[in-house]
Amino acid sequence: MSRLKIASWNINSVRIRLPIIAQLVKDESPDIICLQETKAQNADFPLAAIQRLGYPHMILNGQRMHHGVAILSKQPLVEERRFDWQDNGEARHIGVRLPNGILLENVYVPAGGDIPDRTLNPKFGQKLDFVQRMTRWSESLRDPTIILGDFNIAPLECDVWSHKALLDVVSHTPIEVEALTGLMQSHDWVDVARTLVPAPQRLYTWWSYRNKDHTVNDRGRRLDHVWVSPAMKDTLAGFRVLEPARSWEKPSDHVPLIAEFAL
DNA sequence: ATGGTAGGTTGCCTA
Repeated sequence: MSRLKIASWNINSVRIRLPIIAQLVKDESPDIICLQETKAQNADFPLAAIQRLGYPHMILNGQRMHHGVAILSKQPLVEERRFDWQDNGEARHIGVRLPNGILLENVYVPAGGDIPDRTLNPKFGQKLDFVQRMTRWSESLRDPTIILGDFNIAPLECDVWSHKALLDVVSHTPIEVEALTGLMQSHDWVDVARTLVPAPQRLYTWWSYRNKDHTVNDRGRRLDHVWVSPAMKDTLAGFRVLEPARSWEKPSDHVPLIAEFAL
């Protein structure tokens, strides 16, 4: 039996966040780090710096300026595929197969703009369509899979600082929650966070930059997720949200998730 | 009720 520790983190620019990626490695030393919003095309990815941190194996799906995902690993990985669930060329997914055969899917779901109406705001429609296409893909999945990343939807009332205040705010609207619930049901996905930190416990992974001190009113949301296939449920060995990382120097607005498996 | 910040690459877009 071996232990596998995986981190998932929307870092909002991999290049500017190198010092706190180093901090994560020092504190947690995950076997695998899944990044979202790297904001670097592959040619600009800081390969040498990441290698020096002990992650010589990197699988990248980047683009200029926006989005971008990456998987950093201590051990070799085999890239499986990259999906374009929006069908617009944006770099929002990278998938690998681990040496033990398990699939690992790293996803950055579109944020969806400000107005929760697809006729007034095409970005909102693209977000819903993205989740819909993920659902179609998920229905036919057979292999044991870990899917994680920034899903940009907080599904439960206890996943946001105020359910009432956020009902019309993109990330917590009923139509988005319905879409995410449909995705979850399409494979009977296990929500790792809520299995090990059950509702209604407070659990947030993101706090807006637009507050001077995010701890004052604690207006957080749980936008980041780790889900596993039902067949992997018995392998769950730990889950934590590294909330203190929101107070590190030059922080991301998201904090790392740590999931551990006994395989 | 509004506007607030951050990052990348500009004189604005996305989050």
